[in-house]
Amino acid sequence: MTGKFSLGPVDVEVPPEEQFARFLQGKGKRFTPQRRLVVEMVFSHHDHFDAEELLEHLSELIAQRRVSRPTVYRTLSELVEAGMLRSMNLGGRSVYEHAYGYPRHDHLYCQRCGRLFEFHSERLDQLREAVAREHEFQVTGHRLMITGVCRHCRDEE
Amino acid sequence: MTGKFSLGPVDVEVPPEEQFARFLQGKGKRFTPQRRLVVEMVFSHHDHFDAEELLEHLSELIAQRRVSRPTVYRTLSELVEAGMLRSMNLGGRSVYEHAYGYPRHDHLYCQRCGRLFEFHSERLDQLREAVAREHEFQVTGHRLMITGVCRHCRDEE
DNA sequence: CTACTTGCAAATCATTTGCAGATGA
DNA sequence: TCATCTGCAAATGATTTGCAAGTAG
Repeated sequence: MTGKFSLGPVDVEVPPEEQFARFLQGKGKRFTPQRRLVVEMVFSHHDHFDAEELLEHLSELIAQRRVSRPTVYRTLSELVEAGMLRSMNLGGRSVYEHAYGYPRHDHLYCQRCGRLFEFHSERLDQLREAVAREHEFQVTGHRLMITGVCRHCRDEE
Repeated sequence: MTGKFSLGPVDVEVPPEEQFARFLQGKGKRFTPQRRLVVEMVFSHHDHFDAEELLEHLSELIAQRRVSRPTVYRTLSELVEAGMLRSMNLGGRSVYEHAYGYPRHDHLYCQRCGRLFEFHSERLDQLREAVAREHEFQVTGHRLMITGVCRHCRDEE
C-alpha cells in the first residue's frame, strides 16, 4: 500500500479497494473479503507485473486457502471489466497490468529474458488516429508490442 | 493455386511448396504428403486468414482423414519456423497469416464482427526505430493491433 | 536399413462452469 | 430473507506428447 493520496479538491486519488467497491456496488455485487484480498495483492506493487509475478503472488494466497483459484480468475475479470486492470496475451497466458492510476503505454518485450519494458509515444496516438480515419474505423484502443533483445541481455553475451 | 510466376531472372517467385520443401530439406526433414496438403491448403487463398477460416479448412482435411490434427499443428509450427507464416493470438487461439510473398502490415480488429483489416504505415517503422534506439533495444519485430468497430458494423446499427 | 513421420489416445495447461453450501446487505 | 458468493471438482478447449506402427531416402 504505497499509494499517495491528497485531500485537495483536485488530486484526490481513490484507493483501488474503494474504486472496486464502488464498481461492484453499481452492479449490485458485493465487496467480499476474497475480492478485497485479490485487489490488495494486485495493487500492492506499483510496477506493472507479468504473469509469472502475478501467479506467484496469487498462488501464495491460494496455498494459504484464503482465496480459491476460480475466485481469483473471476475477480481478475471483474477488475478488467472495472477498467482497473488491462490484460494482454503472452504465449498463451493472460498477463495483467494496472490500468488504474497509470499512464497509457506500450511494451518492449525481450524474447531472451521475458521482461517487459514500457514506453509511451505521442506519435503512436497520431498514427492510430490517421489509420482509423483512413479506414473509417471507430477506435477503442490498441496494443503495440515491440519484440527484440534488451540491452541487459545483449551485454551478457 | 493462383500464384503468379515469371521465368525472368529477377522476379521468380518460388511457390510455397517448393519453399517449404527446401526449408525441410535443410533441416534433414521430409516433405511428406501430409505436409504438402497443409501447405497447399494454407496457401490456396491469398487473403490473410483468421482462426475460423483456417480451422474450417483444416477440419475438412481432418474429417477426410487426410491429415491428423496433431500433424496439422506440427506443420503450422514448422511453417512459422520457416518464416512462411506469422502467428498471433486472438482470444486465446492462434491466428495465422501469410508471411510469405506478403508485405509487412499490421491490423485493425473489429470487436463486433471479429474481422481483421490490414494496413501498413511507414511512420510506424520510424517510430519503432526511435523507441528501440532510446531503449537500446535490438528489435526483431513488432505487432500492432488497433481495436474498435469497423464501418460495416457501424452502418448496421 | 534407419531416421524421420504419422495418428491415436492420453496428457497438459490455462481457464471456466455447475452446483451445493456459505454469507453479506 | 435471499440473491450473491465461494470452493470444489469436473468440464472445456486449444495445443502437445508418448509411443507403436508406417514410410521415405
